[in-house]
Amino acid sequence: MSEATKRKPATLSDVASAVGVAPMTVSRVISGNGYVSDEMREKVMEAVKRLNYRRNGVARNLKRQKTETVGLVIGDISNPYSTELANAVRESLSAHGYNLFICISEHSAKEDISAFDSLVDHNVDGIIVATRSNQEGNERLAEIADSNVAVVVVGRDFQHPSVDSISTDNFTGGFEATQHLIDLGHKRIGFIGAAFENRKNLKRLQGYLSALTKHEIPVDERLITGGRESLTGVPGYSTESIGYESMKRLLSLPNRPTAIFARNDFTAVGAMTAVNEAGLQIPKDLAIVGFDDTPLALHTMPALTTVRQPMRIQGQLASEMLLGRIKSRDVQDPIKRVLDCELIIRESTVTLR
Amino acid sequence: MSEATKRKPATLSDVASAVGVAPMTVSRVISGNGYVSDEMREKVMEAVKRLNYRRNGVARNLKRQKTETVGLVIGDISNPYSTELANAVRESLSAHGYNLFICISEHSAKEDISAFDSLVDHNVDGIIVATRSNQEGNERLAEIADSNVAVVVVGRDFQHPSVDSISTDNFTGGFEATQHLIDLGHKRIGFIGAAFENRKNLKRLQGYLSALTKHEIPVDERLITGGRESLTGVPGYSTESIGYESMKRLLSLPNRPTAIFARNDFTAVGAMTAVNEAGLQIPKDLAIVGFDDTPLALHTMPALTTVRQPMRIQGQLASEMLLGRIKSRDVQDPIKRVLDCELIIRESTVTLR
DNA sequence: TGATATTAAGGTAACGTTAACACAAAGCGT
DNA sequence: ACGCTTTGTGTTAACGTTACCTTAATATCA
Repeated sequence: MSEATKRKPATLSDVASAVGVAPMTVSRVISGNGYVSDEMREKVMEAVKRLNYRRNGVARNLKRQKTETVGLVIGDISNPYSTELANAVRESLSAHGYNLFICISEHSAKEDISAFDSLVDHNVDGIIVATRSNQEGNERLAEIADSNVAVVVVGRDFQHPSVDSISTDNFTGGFEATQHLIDLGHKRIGFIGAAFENRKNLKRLQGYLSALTKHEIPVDERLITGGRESLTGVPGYSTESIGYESMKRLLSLPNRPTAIFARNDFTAVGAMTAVNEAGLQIPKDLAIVGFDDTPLALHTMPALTTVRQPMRIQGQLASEMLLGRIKSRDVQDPIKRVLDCELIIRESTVTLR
Repeated sequence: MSEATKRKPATLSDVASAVGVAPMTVSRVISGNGYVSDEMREKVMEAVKRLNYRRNGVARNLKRQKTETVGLVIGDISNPYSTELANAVRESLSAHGYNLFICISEHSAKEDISAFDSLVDHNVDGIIVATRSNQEGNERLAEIADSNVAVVVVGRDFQHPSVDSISTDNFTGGFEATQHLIDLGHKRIGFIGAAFENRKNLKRLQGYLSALTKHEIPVDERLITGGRESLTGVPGYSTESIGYESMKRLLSLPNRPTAIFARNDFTAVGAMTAVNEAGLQIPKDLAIVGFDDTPLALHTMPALTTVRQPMRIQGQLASEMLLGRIKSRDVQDPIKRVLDCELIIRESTVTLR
């Protein structure tokens, strides 16, 4: 009972011949450009409804040489940090009549490239890239930026004469988080979420190292621990489990740390679980600082001290910069904006009151 | 110092005339269809590289009348539940050579429709919809399904002769969660995350109500509380803050509940915070069940009893059903798959060991 | 050796839309 | 009544690609 094939959708010309006018007239009714008499508009609209006509966006985009669509490439989609960015970008773009397509690239340079390509294939007018930087991805991105596509990167290292960049000062964020722990008197401070070898790619870890060095606290590599992503050279997404496992490792050291700076809030939460299981008190026996200020951070026990990034603002700025580049085809020097992070002190580092 | 305008990207014809051959030959090299001599292939590839040529996907899609791209519309992107679905869909599609574009529609029917339209405008071959059901959105979706676009819905009510549907049994999930609390001897069981008036749209709440009724526990509407989304009729996304506020409200009742079924894990975490602040012990003084089994649930204190949905499987099934519809243009009767949820018992309801 | 595949190209015509131009009729100020 | 703008419609030619058809040279087989 199911042999019928779906009919092909009606085209502009179908509507035109149904009404008995030129396709151009229908086009004018649909797009709202140019003069059409009210009478004609009504006749056309009637036929449009009757034939269930929908404009073919692909043909339209081909002709107009623009799509009014922007792509956003994010990794680590589970992180509310990415979500908030995506939402801010979407709101900002939609206020300007632009659509947003999101591509996820969670694991590799290959996925980055495939996301870029699929967006370029659809002739997006611009791309916002917020994945972690990597060699091959950057090469492909440079080619794209060289062509007609506007590119803005968020929180990602990338140098190109026509690519704007916006990021938060993760280095200082990491520095201040660590500084905060040092100020509280801690000397043995662990870092959870990435291996020491990844420090070149991770500003937060660099900030941590720099703070220690500044206060002449020797860096102990055994206190720096993360997942097994060191293989790729790209520090991957860091989860609760990694935090949990890493913390257990650190707690088993002969001379365990008295404080932890975790690479993000998820890692921090995992670490807290391990600390609790070990029967230790936070912050009395062990202080913890996270990063990102996810909604969750307010609801851990105790509430998590963390570093907040202004994601909403980053999203807005990124969209505006991108639209600026899309609208003016002139080559302009790249803009680099670095926003400040903010240390939010809660009860996982100090006992309030 | 920035007056130059970006040059237009090279086209197939540009490459063709650079090499001195017909465009068709270049097309064959690029697409890999048809016969091309090795010598010619090399010459063309050289020119392709030299001119930085990239195939124009829009033109290609127009000609081929397909895009090998699928759209996924999700709300509630912050929920790992959505993330896992998105990842499963992406992996499954990419194994078949299809691209995925994700649209977020977090708030309203209007955003649903705008997401659908922007996908249809780009001639995606199919759409997977995983937002909450709503009247206007459904109407637009029906039009789309009537036309040439394959549609599959996930966890969403929608009836259409050519739309497959896949969901988990949220009703039974809610029922079993509540049953579990009843089995533990609880009589006053609260529901957090939606208002009583929203029960028509929320299977989890229906399951809760049904379990109470079955065990002849009277439904007390004061124990059912959520955000302020009742205005729209569509239960919105439920956050930690809503859980926190709602729990505080319930705790202030003269005859407070001894157990809570929370609409999702986030809400449950918020509720836990309020319980802790009130100086009550979980599960001794108050038991809590969540929903979704987010990674977080393992790391709350105590670990959260919750209901797991097989998101990965849903994503795979959805992709496969969609590809099936895309590949066979025949109209076939709709498939409805309902998967089981699984109650994961942890320490927020029972003291283990 | 002739008949038939196979390989290697080129030519033409769309896919469905809209920009640009052309043309005619109506409004309108002086 | 004259030019000048506004309004309403049609015609043409792309946008960049590929499906389909044609041509021709070479390879393969009975």
